[in-house]
Amino acid sequence: MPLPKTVEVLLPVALDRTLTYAVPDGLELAPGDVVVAPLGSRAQIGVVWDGAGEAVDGARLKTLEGRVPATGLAGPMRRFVDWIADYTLAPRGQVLRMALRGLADETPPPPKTGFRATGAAPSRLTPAREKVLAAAADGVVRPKARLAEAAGVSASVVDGLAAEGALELTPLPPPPPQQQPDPARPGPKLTPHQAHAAEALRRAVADGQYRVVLIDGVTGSGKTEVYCEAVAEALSRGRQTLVMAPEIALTVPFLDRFAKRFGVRPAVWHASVGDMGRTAVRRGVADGSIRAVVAARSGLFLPFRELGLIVVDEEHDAAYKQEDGVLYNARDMAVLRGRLEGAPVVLASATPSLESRVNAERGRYAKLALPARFGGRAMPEIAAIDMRVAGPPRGEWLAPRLVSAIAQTLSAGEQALLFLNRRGYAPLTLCRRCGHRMKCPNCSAWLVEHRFRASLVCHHCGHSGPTPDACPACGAADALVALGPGVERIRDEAAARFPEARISILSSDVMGAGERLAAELDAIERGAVDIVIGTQMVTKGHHFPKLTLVGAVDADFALGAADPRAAERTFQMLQQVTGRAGRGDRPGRALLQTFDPDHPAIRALVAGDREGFYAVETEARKAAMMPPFGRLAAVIVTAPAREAAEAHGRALARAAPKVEGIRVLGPAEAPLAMVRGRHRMRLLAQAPRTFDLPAYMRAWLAAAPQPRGGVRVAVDVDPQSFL
DNA sequence: CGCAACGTTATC
DNA sequence: ATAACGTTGCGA
Repeated sequence: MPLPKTVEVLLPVALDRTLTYAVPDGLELAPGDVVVAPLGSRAQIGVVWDGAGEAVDGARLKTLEGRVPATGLAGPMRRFVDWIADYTLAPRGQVLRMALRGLADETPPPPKTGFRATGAAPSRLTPAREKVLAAAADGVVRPKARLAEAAGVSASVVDGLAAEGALELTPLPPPPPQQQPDPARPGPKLTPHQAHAAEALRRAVADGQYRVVLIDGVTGSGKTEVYCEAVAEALSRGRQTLVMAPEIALTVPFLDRFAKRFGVRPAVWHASVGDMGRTAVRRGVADGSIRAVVAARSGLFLPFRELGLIVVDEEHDAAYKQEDGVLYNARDMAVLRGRLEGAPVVLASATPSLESRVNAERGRYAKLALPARFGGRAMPEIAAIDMRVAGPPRGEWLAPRLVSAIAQTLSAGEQALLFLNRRGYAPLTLCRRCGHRMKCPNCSAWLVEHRFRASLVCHHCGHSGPTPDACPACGAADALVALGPGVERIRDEAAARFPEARISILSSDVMGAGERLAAELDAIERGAVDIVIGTQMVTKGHHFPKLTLVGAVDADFALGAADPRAAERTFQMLQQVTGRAGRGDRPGRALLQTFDPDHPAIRALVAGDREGFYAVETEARKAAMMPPFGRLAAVIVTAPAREAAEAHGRALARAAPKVEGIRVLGPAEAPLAMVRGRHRMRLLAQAPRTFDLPAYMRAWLAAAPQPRGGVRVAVDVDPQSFL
């Protein structure tokens, strides 16, 4: 008996290895094909992979159930999955799962048919039949339901006429092809600097080679217009384009800018696109009927058939980091995808990440700097308010100097923006009697009071419940006090100070996402709002023409976090938000409320010394062996008990202050790279790459009390060193 | 003693 | 991922 033919199959489950299956007689399979494989007691979809598997004994070998008619993973996509899994220490199957999202059977649907009048008269003519024939008299082919509806009768009347030959079934004309983006439409008039940059990008796209270009363009320099020229070049050469943006920036105005340039909106791919949309986009991208996609990070895994350009807008944005499941930075993986597909990659930002700047300096990336548009507004004048000496009275959050600046702004008929990256009313609720702190039952994070919704909300896991009247611990009534400010509280304070002012909150939870937000933004743009109070939302998009004052209520918001990129994030976010102040004719001003006015990030903002900040930060990064200079790994603790895990996280944060992104995961979330018991170090050594774990981290691993669930290790290494 | 709850292990 | 399997703890 001949040995059965076998293939290696990667399954979208938390498994790193491929499994070997027998191929049923008569089935031809190639790597990348989608198949149905028996797994345990169920059937599981999978992808034929390349490479050899470990030998299996014949008794265990199972036979595939068949092939799925769907676009699988071409060679570069399979290498992409392998590389990401290797790099992020995730099981390959878990990465594959991301690449199969939106996958559906692509068997072409049977052609649609409709009814047309034949001219033959039915044997009996009832009033209902007359109506149908009248409706069909124009000769248009209509589906049964549509024809019945047009005649105002039920579908069975149509059936009766068809049975007697008065109507016949004919194929419907194919739906008109969807309108494609048109690169030939005239673009906007570019300044000489923009035109020069656009030309460089067009050449890169025309070459059709992998390369990375960093566009460093301050707000208002027109970097979107510039990279749109690269998109136009790719489209006109018959290549597909992928533009990536942080989820929060994928707004209607963003899509409309694209539509204005190319005539139609691009296909979109992000978290709130439903299953149907997903399926349509994946299929369209694979068969080539979709030419341009605008996507959040997961759009990286779409099976483009002829990708010619990837743009990563706002490349510095921390939202590109996926922090659950497979831990990856979409900006870095976009560069990898471009390399594997042989496509140029454009990274664009007004405040480029330190990693990208260094990669440009080292010559790995080309760099295009866009100066501010001629005649555009100058950078705002920024000053710090030292809250230790010039802060507000107890129980208030706006310093006198900021209050008087707001008053001045309002009396000039201009707008003020108060930026505070904290949703809700107050981040902590405390019992004055017994000291009890309101904590989330699931994750032990503090519950944030949302007075607008009259509830306490956990910003970690989404848990929410009504705000209690009495302390749940000691029962004292009226003893609960709200500590610290959120945007709602700032609104109350501003309303008390400026009762005449029209105030608007821009925060994801107050607004939702759709109509209300659009209406509110419109009101702000028209000048129907005097004071805008906003979270991170206000850093992106939307031009507020009357805005001349920005106040950062808590400029230090990220500086205390155990995040090694805290200073950089603070600097970038404050630079973006303060950059919004100013009208066409003159610069605006910005006030930063801070308890740490000597912090390098704050000082650099006040001095307007961006390069100086990056120089200091670069040295700090080098000293800490951080990417792109070192090989720092991030460590994530898991333990069955949330409390225990939190405690381990805190212990680790103390022991290893440079560790990034400590997150506590449930045991189910940490399958493969979980390091257990006494095998910790051995498993570390088995990891796909050798880690230079910093000494403090090794010490922590050796000395820490044993987390019950184990320790999961993720990388934070500049991937460029492996490309 | 039986079985539910929970953690562990294997999946070709 | 998820089903099957083993252990443990508690009520009958």
